[in-house]
Amino acid sequence: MKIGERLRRLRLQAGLTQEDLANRADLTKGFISQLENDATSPSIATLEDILNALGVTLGEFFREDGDREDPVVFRREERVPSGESEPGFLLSFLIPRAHRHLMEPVLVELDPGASTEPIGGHEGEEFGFVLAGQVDLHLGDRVHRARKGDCFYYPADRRHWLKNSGKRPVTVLWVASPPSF
Amino acid sequence: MKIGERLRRLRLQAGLTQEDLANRADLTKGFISQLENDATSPSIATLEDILNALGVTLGEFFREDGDREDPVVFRREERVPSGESEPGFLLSFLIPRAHRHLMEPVLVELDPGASTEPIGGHEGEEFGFVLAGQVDLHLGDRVHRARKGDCFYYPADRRHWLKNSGKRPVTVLWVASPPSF
DNA sequence: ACCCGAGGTTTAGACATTCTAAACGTCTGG
DNA sequence: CCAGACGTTTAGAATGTCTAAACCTCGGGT
Repeated sequence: MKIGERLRRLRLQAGLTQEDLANRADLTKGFISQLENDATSPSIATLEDILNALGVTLGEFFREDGDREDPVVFRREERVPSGESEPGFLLSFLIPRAHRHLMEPVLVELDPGASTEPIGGHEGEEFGFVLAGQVDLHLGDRVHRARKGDCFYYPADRRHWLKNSGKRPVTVLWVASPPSF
Repeated sequence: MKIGERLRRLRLQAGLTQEDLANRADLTKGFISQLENDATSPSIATLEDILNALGVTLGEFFREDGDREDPVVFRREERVPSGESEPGFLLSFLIPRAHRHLMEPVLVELDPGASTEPIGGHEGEEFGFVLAGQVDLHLGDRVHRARKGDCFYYPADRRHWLKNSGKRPVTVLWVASPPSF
């Protein structure tokens, strides 16, 4: 773990000198120098102090590129199972009496412009896989666009719904665990 | 910073004893105990070793609720060629580190004639959806043929595997709850 | 040229902490 | 009741953090 370079960048971004930072974090400037050159390594408590002085959390500091969701697109061919058109969207419950099971898989079909009803606040997690089309997943106050072959996964306690943002019908395979019905 | 409780939970989730973890991380069980009871605090290097042994990154470990990094993942795949010598089938784990979630979605691709390794006997239930091709689901001593758009659902305690019975590659979206890894 | 101050580096070493080793609890199954 | 698995506690060593202070290096002013 080489954290020196990262610390230095953060300090410079904050427009501080090593001494400034040392004072704020109750350390010595020499020690800051050692840290930035990886000549030593801070204790967790000290690192916390330093990051505190820089307005950064441990979680942010250790967030790696791997954690960043760098999208890698993959495409796959599929077919849309039949469905009759309703005012906007159609739910097909794939498994009978799924509420007695651990998972509830549903096939969601949305006409262009249509949305599912917002739900949220219940226990569990949900998984989705886009079979066709392009859909916007609204999750809390954020929106994620997913295309054919994309998938998503999130805790079900946050308010969420799907909206067909494209011009063609969209089909999503949606799995909730545990079933919320 | 009280990390003991979090460490303990991670260890138990991984199904390890303190001694197991100590061995993996090249430490002593006594020390693990101290950590879990917040009687001491690890160096960063040591914490890294421990988390490594648990399959968790520092970023994840320190991720606070406040950071609330969306657990949503788009277009992410980790392709894990299963049996090395075994030609023919490919598992793509759609959600990173899904073993910490309630469901484990996997994309299974089978070349013509290929089979997955038989598994069974574990807790939970499994759900599958055929995205392309035609596949035989072997479940106990019975075989069910599923085509594009078909789905299946069964308890995971029975021995089961998939075999591509067609002449074209097959793709199946497979979801296990709870994850069996 | 010189000095000066700001920013940074290096050093030796005091001290605090991590971490080990081993003994000691506390369960549970046989 | 014993044996073994699992966890806790303890004393102490080894390690590494962190301080204090001296030491660079660069620029600008006079």
